[in-house]
Amino acid sequence: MSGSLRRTIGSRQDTERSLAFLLAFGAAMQGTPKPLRPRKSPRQKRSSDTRERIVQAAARVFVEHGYAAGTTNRIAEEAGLSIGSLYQYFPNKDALLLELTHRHIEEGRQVVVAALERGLPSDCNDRVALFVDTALEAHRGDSRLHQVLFEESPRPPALLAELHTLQNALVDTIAELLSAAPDVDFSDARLGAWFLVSTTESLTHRYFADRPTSDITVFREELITLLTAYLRHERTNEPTAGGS
Amino acid sequence: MSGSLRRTIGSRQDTERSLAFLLAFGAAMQGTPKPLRPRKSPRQKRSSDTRERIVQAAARVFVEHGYAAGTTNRIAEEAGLSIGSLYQYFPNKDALLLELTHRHIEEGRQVVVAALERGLPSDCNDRVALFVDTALEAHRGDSRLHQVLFEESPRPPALLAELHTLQNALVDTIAELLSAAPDVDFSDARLGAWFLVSTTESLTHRYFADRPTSDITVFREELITLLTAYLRHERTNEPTAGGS
Amino acid sequence: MSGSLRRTIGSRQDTERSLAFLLAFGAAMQGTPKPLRPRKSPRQKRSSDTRERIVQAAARVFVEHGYAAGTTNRIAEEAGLSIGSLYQYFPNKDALLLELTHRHIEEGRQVVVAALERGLPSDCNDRVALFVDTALEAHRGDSRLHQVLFEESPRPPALLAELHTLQNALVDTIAELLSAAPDVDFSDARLGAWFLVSTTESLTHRYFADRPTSDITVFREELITLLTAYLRHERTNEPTAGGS
Amino acid sequence: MSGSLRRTIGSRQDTERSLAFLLAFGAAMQGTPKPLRPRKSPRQKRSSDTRERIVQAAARVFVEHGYAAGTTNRIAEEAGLSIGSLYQYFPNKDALLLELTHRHIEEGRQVVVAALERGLPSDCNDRVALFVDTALEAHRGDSRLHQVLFEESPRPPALLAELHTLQNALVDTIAELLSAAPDVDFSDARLGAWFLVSTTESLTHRYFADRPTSDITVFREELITLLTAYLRHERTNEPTAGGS
DNA sequence: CATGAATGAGGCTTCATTCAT
DNA sequence: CATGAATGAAGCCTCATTCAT
Repeated sequence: MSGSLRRTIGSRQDTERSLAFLLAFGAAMQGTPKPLRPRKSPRQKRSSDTRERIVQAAARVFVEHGYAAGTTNRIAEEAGLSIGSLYQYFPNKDALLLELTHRHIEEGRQVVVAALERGLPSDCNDRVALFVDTALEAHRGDSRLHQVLFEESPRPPALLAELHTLQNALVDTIAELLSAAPDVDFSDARLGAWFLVSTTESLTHRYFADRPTSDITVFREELITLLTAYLRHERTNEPTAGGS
Repeated sequence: MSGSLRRTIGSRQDTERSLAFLLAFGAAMQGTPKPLRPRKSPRQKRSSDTRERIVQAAARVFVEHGYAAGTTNRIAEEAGLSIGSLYQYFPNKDALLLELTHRHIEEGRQVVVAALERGLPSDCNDRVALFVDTALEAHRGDSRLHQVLFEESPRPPALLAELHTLQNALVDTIAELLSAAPDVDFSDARLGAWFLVSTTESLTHRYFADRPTSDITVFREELITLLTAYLRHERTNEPTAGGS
Repeated sequence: MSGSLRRTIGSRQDTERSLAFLLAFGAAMQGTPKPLRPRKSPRQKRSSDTRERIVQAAARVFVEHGYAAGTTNRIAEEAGLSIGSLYQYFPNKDALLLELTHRHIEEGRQVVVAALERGLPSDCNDRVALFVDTALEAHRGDSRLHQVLFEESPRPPALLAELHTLQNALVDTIAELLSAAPDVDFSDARLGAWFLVSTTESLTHRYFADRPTSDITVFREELITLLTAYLRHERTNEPTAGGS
Repeated sequence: MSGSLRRTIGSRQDTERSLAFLLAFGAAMQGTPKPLRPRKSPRQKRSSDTRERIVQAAARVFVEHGYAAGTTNRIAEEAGLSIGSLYQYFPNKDALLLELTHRHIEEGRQVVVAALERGLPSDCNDRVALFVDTALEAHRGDSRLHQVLFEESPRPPALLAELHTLQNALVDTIAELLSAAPDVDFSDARLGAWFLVSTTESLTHRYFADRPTSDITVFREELITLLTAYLRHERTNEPTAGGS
């Protein structure tokens, strides 16, 4: 596996704002045979049942009330235990957020892993479709939680760094696929990868927020069309007139 | 106003999340010379530059600390004023946010108006370029503030409604242009408009956050390429295999 | 419930201003064993004597400083608690006031209930004496608190409505007794009842504030005299000369 | 003039709460030939027109908003001048309250003076009627302002002392009249006077708040009846059974 | 480990009052 | 004397977190 983790990413703090779900794509593709967990039991043994309840409760509360109004007390109540107990499992509110974010990404990874188990298609179009389907699948879960996690909440620097890493991994992976593909011709494969990833992620996220069409398959087709058109486009290097 | 699937847009709460800058495009193109706000009344004397100081301070503080940690006291301090003075100019924190949002949109509108005064290009490519340039120009200001305003902060219902209206205006306008264009062929012009607007907005916003390339003209070319490829794509109606 | 000009009372906002203590008389006489409030739920454990401490502290603070200067922080301090704890027991300052008011009325009711358990006297004079004694007993507690509660503080509409109801009950009850009495002759029994109630309440309240005589039995005798004279007075219907 | 200003009054701070209007009665009766001002021009020369406007504005604002919500800024606005100017005429909010209170009493005095110029009636009944009419007349002006002034507002100690003096003067004056009257027989004339004054004042005040009857003349008759019955009552010295 | 009462820093906002012009 | 911008103490209330039981 070649150039991963190049920190092309600028200094702006919020780059990775909403790539989260797809980040998993990168993680999964790079490590397809290296799943973080032996993906076996649906309920991992690492966490007590109580811890699980808290996480679920936090997700529900954040979805319903947003980050600011999602108080630890409310979460404890929703989880059916005392605030004191909650703090026995998580040292603070940020830790909850962190856990939720990790799970979010992990869930995305599972989606991708499942897809890849059926084999990565060889046809470019099919790969794009798979990519889009993965994004849709990952977002379907809870677009509102996604928003709370990646837009509304303050993210601690540690999480920020982690997300940077994941995002870069994804972009790099896609860039490699692009470089290897015979039928596309990018002068800057990494930038192309960034466009693909960003477009897919953004539009998918927006779809669930805006619902520009009620038929999700229509949206899916259109997004695939957009991405395919971009990939297939014959590139010239004459700059467009004007410019900022 | 001709055909276009107006109001197809669902009731989801976050549609207008980040279209903000471009919203002005729609408003301006529909020839709206009516400013969104009474154009900041000249007020008495010139003491109203205190108001200006507050707004600027608020922008800086929100950019640096985000919405939640951007306290009114911090803003007052940043403006070099007592908290009491701040409240003589703005009735509450939300009013500051509102002012900032309106200015944001208004600034975008100015960019568009300036562009249109030089005439709407007849060539499709040039139109796309103008669209992208406008988005870039509008975003150049402060993408982090944009994020705070449209993603992180709670937006009052009144503002939400206003943004919806503007967004619809923009999408409708683009949809009409698409319908009238001889060389593109959309089965659903409004959805196509939504894709164009969303893609442009999202990617522009992300560009300033991520800086996937340090040369903005490279980014600009690539985005134009993406949009043009999408517009030019020959459409078939055979659904892609798979699907979610 | 027989004759009586029920609901003649106007809509003016302050009717129930200071009848509070006696209101219980009406409630009790109409045989209302239903307590005004769920009888202060036993709550959990015994930590609810914290609640008691707060209420007592609030009473002391309001008595000493009045409503406006009786700040929640002062009350918390007086109760030996942090401000946060106070707000765990009462959602806001008004709730404290409400609790105090209800207790005030409830205490009055207890006084009356105790009196009635010894039977309502048949002799008119004795009834008047009982009435006066009840008022004195009820007011003995704290006339300054009474004033804060019923004159100085803003009363929420819900409380206002409740007090109206209670006051009307009292006046109606007295009016019926007057109608049924053989030795008195009122053209308007309800107005007579209003005079009796208002006079008793006002003078009792004032007694504790003014102490026009240090011997409370002297005051008691005089008030009974006043009320009895009023009841016994032979009524004519010739209006007095003059008038406003 | 005999025993005036005896400080029988207890230490409770709020005795004089609402006697205000009638206080003037005492003042006027004692000093009938000594009016505070040569009662000539309707607008005294002592105050500038501006000061007058402020006082009127304060009255209106307090009536409409109550004491707490009657801010100095609102008063200045209502008076049509700047807050700075207001503070050139009154050193603080309390001073406004003081002025208003003094005027309130003075207005009451004017009512009494006017009445007395027509001569104090010799008949006891007529005197009672005059007393009641005076109280009604004084209260008619603004019962809500009265309430703000004497119940809702914090009164500075200086004002408290002043009111004490006035109230005592009134009670003493009435006590003297009672002592001199042939047809009444009080063992404690001062206590009797206190009853008369307190009853009249309280019930009148309550009448305007409660409106137990819409016909003011009915109320007037009944109050006269009450007071007359009290004065005429044949007194025995056997204490009533019971007692607190 | 669970509980939930207690804590208190800190946020938003008001308003009497001052002061430079 | 008028003006009104500026001040800042102080009030109400929230909520993440701690700690005694």
